[in-house]
Amino acid sequence: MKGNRLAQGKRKIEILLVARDLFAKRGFDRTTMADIAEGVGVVESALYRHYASKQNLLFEAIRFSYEPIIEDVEEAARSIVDPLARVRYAIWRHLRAFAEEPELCRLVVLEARGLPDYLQSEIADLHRRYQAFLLQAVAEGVESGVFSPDVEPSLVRHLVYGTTEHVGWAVLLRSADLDVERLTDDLMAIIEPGLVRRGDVAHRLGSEVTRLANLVNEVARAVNDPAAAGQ
Amino acid sequence: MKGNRLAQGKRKIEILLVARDLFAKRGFDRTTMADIAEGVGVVESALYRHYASKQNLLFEAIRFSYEPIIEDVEEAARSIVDPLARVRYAIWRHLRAFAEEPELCRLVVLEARGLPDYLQSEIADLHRRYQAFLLQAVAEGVESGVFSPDVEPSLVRHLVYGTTEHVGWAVLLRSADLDVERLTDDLMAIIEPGLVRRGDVAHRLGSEVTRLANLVNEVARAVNDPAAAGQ
Amino acid sequence: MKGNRLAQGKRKIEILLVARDLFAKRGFDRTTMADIAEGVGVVESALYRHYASKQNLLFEAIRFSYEPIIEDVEEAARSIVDPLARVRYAIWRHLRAFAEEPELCRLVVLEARGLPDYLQSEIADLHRRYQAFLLQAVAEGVESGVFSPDVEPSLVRHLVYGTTEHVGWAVLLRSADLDVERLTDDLMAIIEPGLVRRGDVAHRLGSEVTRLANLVNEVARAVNDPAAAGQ
Amino acid sequence: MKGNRLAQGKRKIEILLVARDLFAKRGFDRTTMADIAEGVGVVESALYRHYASKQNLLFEAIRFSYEPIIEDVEEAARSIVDPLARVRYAIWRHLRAFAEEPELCRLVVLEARGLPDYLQSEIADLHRRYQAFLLQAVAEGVESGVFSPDVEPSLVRHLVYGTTEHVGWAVLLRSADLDVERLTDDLMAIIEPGLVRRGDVAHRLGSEVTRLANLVNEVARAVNDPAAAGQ
DNA sequence: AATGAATGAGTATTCATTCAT
DNA sequence: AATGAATGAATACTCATTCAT
Repeated sequence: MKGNRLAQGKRKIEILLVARDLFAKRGFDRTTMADIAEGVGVVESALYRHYASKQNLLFEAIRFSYEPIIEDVEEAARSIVDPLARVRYAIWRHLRAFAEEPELCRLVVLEARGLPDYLQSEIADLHRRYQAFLLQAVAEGVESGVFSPDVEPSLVRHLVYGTTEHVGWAVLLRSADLDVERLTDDLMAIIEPGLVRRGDVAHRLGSEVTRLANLVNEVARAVNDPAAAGQ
Repeated sequence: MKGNRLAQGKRKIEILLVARDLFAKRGFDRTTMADIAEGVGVVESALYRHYASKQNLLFEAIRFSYEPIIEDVEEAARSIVDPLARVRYAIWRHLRAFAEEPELCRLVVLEARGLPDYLQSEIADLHRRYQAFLLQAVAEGVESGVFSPDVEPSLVRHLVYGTTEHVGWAVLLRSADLDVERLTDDLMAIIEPGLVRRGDVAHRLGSEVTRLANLVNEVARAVNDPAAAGQ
Repeated sequence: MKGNRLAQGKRKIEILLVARDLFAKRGFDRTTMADIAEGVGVVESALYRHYASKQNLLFEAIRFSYEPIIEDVEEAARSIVDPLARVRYAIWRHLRAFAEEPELCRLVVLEARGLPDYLQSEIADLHRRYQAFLLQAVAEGVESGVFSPDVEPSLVRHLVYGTTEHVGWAVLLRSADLDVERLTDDLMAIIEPGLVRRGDVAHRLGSEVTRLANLVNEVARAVNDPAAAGQ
Repeated sequence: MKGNRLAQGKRKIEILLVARDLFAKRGFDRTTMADIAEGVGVVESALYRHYASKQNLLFEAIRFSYEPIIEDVEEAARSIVDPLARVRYAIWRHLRAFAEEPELCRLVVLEARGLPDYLQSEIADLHRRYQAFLLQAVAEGVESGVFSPDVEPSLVRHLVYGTTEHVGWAVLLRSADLDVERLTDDLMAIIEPGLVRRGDVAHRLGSEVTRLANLVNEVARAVNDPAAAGQ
């Protein structure tokens, strides 16, 4: 009699946590139901009382960890308005996820995506919800004229998540630490100039310069030739 | 007598191609030696005459497709000198690889990296050789003053390969087509301003503004206080 | 549904018995897990619920049959004191084992000993425990002066077990019967004179002869030379 | 082109030697045709040009090494006449075989005997020829009155070969050295008194006693009846 | 006499899942 | 809610042997 009877729901979550850690550490295929059962302290068949199958367990384990993060992001979507700040948040949040929950990331990035019916799965839905924030941020940035009209939201999505995951993955493999703040700054420094409307940085400066130049010329003329001034 | 006896070396390559396609389509774990043998038209044990193990077959399959690409890239490294053109080439080449050999990419990106001893494997070596080109291009760009001194080569590497793989992967999953030229242009448009020395675009404008502003102040003072003017 | 669900522990022993018989009849290498499973009436994988591996099954099968015999012998060690009777018991017990459990003997003698790590295995330990009885019997016999001081316990061990196994083996191969009592007597008849102290048989006669010879000489002298007699 | 074409018959023997060593070292089942082929320096299929099957190769390998020894023994049978000396020779020769060719012994004792059709095989024939010498020696010893009439030749055979093999086996397992001369002496010391006619030890003493007793009687009579004395 | 490709029947072991208790 | 016995389909890998060249 290894595993005690647990209050309803508690055992279910316990299984989830163990499964998530093992899937993350060893991968889905290389984790057995026996491993999970042993980790929980029950026999294999007990798992099936709570989850219909190994796949189902994977889905639930991912959702369990993924949903809080998504809610995080969706809240941020409401409180941050500046498009550039939103992009920055997306990068920062994703890097932090890798830094804080590397297992979950490995799970989603490597395991879930390899599954045959990934695109139709709930996991893909969660993924879409999670990334929708950035897509919308870019779209709005373009619309409001802050971002260049040439910027394609989906490309920015690939850029942001592709880059952060590539970084995160490298860090995970080497089990090194991830300097979230610094990486966010560095990445923003590279892409910001390419995102914002040329006007917003150079153009605004440019037209201001023109205006000033004209003004200066005018003034200068007035000073030199008082008779002509004001006419 | 399913498979005819083949000339020396030919069967070996045939197995490689079948294995690569299956590994890519279904993943390493979900591909069995029986699948491969059936694909080739021989019995399982025949595979072992040519490859010592399933892992070995995976390694050889990857190398077989990867090495020509690497040689491609290494040749480009010699013929392209402009740092920006090199970055563009890295993006373009990687996207083309995804467009032309999606199986190989799935293999390397998803399967090989998940293997327990990936970092020590020859595949990781190939990977490093392949990416060395971009790392060096950025480093040289920074050194020669074309790129901003703040640009971190390894971050650019993550950016370029992370983004292109993220794009490629999405395209692969949807089995859609990949517009290599357009994506290359778009991505370059976003990152180029962030890579090249700030001075080249905004700094020049900035100093012009300062000059003008000083001029205006001077003029303004002269107008309001003619006595002080010229002093 | 080939095999009924059995009460706890019963199936485990059932497997043991089937495995032992098959290992004994066909040898370890020539017995497959499939054979054993079929003999039990379950599928192969069911065996692994009870035994970790084929080797483990062999070890347990041997121990299961061997241990009772060893306890038998160890009890005898306490109840028999005469060294010669102990040697006789060792022969008799070993021959009886061959007569009653030929499979076990084939197993231990032929299969287990051929295993690569035999000397370090528990089976070798059981073997040592089993033979310790005879080694000690001879050593004590020598010490107490009943056996000749030249008798080497380990040689007697080789002699007793080597001979009985050779006999047993021949009988096994021909599936003939083994006349335990007669063989014990015959073997004892050959080795007993060589074991016991020469004195116990010949010496006593020898000294009697000397005494008589001296007496005769004395008498003869007295007869021939009456004057010297009585001095 | 690994293996050169060898003069007829030479390759055949080369294979035999390699096979014998491998069978002996690793056992029949644990030696593969590939192992043997590699040892010889040819491919597996080349072995079949010389030997019909793996079993056949085992038989030939054993015979090849066994026959010279048998001829040795058969020559000894002609030159040694004393029964006791013959028994001693059998022990000594068998121990020497173990000391000099442990591989062959392992082969014959452990591998060949486990084969399903051992009794009908040529190897069993060789075995019988080899042991015939001792059987006959004992039979003749009994017949000529040197050995006790109770001595069973086949039991002596079991005793001699069983004991020597048991010794040899233990030595082989521990890869220790075998003191052939000493072991021969020690074993002979134990069994000789049991083999030779009791008379040769006790009977001689017995007849001496009888002679003395007669003498005493004679003397006694002479004393009592002086007139009859000396007649 | 030898090669190298190919076969087919194994071979122990794994594992998700089911089911009676 | 949990156990433990049992299943069956797989799974990578082995190996003696055959055959065309």
